Amino acid sequence: MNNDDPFDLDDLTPADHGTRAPAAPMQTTSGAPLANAQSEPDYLNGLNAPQRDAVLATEGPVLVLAGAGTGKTRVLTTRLGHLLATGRAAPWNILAVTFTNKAAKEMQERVMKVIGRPVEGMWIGTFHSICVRILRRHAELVGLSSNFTILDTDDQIRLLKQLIKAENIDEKRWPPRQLAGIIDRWKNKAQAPDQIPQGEGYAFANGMGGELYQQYQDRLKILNACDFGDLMMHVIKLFQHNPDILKQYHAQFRYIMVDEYQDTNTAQYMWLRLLAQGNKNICCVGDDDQSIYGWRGAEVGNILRFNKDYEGATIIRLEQNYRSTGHILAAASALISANEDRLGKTLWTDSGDGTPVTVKGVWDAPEEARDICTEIENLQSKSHSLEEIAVLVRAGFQMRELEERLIQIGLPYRVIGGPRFYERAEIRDAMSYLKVIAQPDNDLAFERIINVPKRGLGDTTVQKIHTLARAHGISMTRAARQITGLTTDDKTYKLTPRARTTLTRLMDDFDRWRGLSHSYSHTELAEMVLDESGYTEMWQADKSVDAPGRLENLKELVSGMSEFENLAGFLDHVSLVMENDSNTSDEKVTLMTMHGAKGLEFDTVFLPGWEEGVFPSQRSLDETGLKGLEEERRLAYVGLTRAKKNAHIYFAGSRQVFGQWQTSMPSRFIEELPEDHITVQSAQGLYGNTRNSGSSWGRDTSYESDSTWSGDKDWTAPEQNPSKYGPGWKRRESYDNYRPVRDRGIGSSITSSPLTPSLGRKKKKTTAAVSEFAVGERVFHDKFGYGVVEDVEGNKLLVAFEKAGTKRVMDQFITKG
DNA sequence: GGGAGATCGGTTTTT
DNA sequence: CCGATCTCCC
Repeated sequence: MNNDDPFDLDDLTPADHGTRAPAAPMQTTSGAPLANAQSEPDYLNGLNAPQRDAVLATEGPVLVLAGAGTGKTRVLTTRLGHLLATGRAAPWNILAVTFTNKAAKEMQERVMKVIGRPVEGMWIGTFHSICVRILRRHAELVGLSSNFTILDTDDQIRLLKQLIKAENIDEKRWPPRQLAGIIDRWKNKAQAPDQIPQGEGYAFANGMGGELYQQYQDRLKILNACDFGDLMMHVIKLFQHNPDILKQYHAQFRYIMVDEYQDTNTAQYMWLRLLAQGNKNICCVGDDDQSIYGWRGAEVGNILRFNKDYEGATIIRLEQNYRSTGHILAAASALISANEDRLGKTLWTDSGDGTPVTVKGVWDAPEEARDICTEIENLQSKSHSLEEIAVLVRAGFQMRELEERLIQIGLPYRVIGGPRFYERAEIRDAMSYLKVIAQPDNDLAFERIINVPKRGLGDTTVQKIHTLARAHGISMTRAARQITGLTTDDKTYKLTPRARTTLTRLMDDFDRWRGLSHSYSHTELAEMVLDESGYTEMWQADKSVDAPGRLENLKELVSGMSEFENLAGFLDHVSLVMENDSNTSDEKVTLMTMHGAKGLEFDTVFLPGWEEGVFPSQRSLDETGLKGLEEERRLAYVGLTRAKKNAHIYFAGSRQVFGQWQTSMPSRFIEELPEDHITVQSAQGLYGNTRNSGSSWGRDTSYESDSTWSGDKDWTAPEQNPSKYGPGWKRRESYDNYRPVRDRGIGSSITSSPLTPSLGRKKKKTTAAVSEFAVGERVFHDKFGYGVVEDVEGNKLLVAFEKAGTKRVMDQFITKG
């Protein structure tokens, strides 16, 4: 921690603030003897001693250090159930905070299971959703009105862009995106514009950073809007300035529980401190070894410091792991022990050693992908469920190679991550229409759709409306209404007759829709609006490949709305819940980042790309040095501990980065794995095999120097792996009807065609007889016109179009020409 | 206002 | 090398 005391909670922070006394000894409660088994409630059955302690330690501050796979969620939910079942708390006396909506939902559901009946009234939610709930009640006290809107990142950036432009600052040199990042960082630390340090971000646009931040906040106030950071900050401010209100919440929230405490940022920490001052019944659950979000403001320090912040805290360690086998656990434990900044836990299991972690060196990324896929096919042939297999990468760019191979051999897979439902352009457009109806002064929403679909209201018109709005201090919708009625000849405001008619009609439409919103349900209204505004039509007319998918998404949006009582409720939900429940449950391999995998588990996990620069990521090292390295190592730990039975680590000798071949060294994390728990399989002639005669592989520190790795002479050509096109190939025919789906949640209707495999290696211009298209064949594409097939790769074709040039296209959009 | 070439940048992600 | 975004020109 660089900041010794960033948490000036002013006079509301009583005794515990400034307690810099030596840390209270970390006490690990031992399994306290309990009342006889008969009188014991069912929900305690099957808990191990520390788990039980954590459930029963209801009073005072408690930190539950829950290692990976130690039953954290079970403890959390059982504890909640226990509080309710024993009458210690009514549902509304409980505040349970999570980071994601998914976690909140799961918690809610599992508490019901614990106590066997539905529970209503608990305050279970994300930090942000709980803030919204509180803020809606007291909005006036922080200068908002209770129907404030919540901006997402896009809105935020558009607003900042306007401000930067208005200041005549070069957008190129000082991108709005960067400023958004800086402001977020300030907000993560709960620093208002008048509290920001002079250094770092302040320097944005030569010292304009602070000024722009202030302007941004001013604009938000006028817009009656908050960004995500504000939600936390406003509540903190509310509590700090209104002790009476804080007291009400103290009285209400008799028990506070926090999930993933290691991920809290400074603002969230302060927020919790304020709320926990009341009765000190705060129970934080987390794992310092799984803190992987430092880059977005999380402070591992919060969890490391818990017993200093909350005097007399009980610390309970959950160390019995129920997920992974012994070898995997030992490997992960050894790895993480290389970190300095940790409280320290020793995970153990009684489920046997299992199979050692494998570490495999391959020549390059394509081989890595081939090998992984071959292994997956082998597993599949032994009836290992694909649902229980995951490939976890450090960064998105590693996915392409894997995806290509998966498509090529027809293994069904799903990518987790990618653009989410509510972030898609069409959804945001549709939402903007609804927002303008429900929140007439929502300028950002209005600006987004004023000319979508194109209706001839371009920049000039918008600019005029803008100017009028500014001049009169009114919102843009109001200004738009006014401007159409102006009879002036003033060039600043005078619209072309055409624009005037169109704008009048648009404003009339909005008035009409607003009127109808009383007599129609919000779903009906949405349908009507999308239809009558010409928005649906716009996509129907669009010939591009993803237009049908977008229309599909719009339908999905409308049907999703029906779950909500009214439009306002729905809009709130969407601002906070940028998630989507994908319900495709076909057997698929999961492909995602290690970050995305936190909290999940799979029988078999593949971990490609363990190379210096990739993992640990060079950038992380450059930017945050040792701290960054330790976070990367925690990420490695997270990755490994996702595996229940098998973990396979890979590194490649060279890899294409931005189109350039680069040689790479195995990750230092590989060296840190204990020999006794790993099996090394390195290709003949590849590093390690030749150097260390296979014995002390991974112990040789010499490959920390470049020369060893890149300068190697006896690299023979990679052995042609006969199984490369093996099992998948044999199975080919039965897969002909299979459609691989790149599954990115609701409405990702980007479904590729029946598989058209290519024979032989990539780039080789041979085509299997089974392929629908052959190299050299003349084809037609709806958008690009006529062309000639140059290469076939699975269902992707490389086509040289006569007009459009050479492009990669999915064969489903191609017809024989 | 829209399409086409140039230009730039390129971890990780939730709310 | 690929894609997203921007600029320029019609």
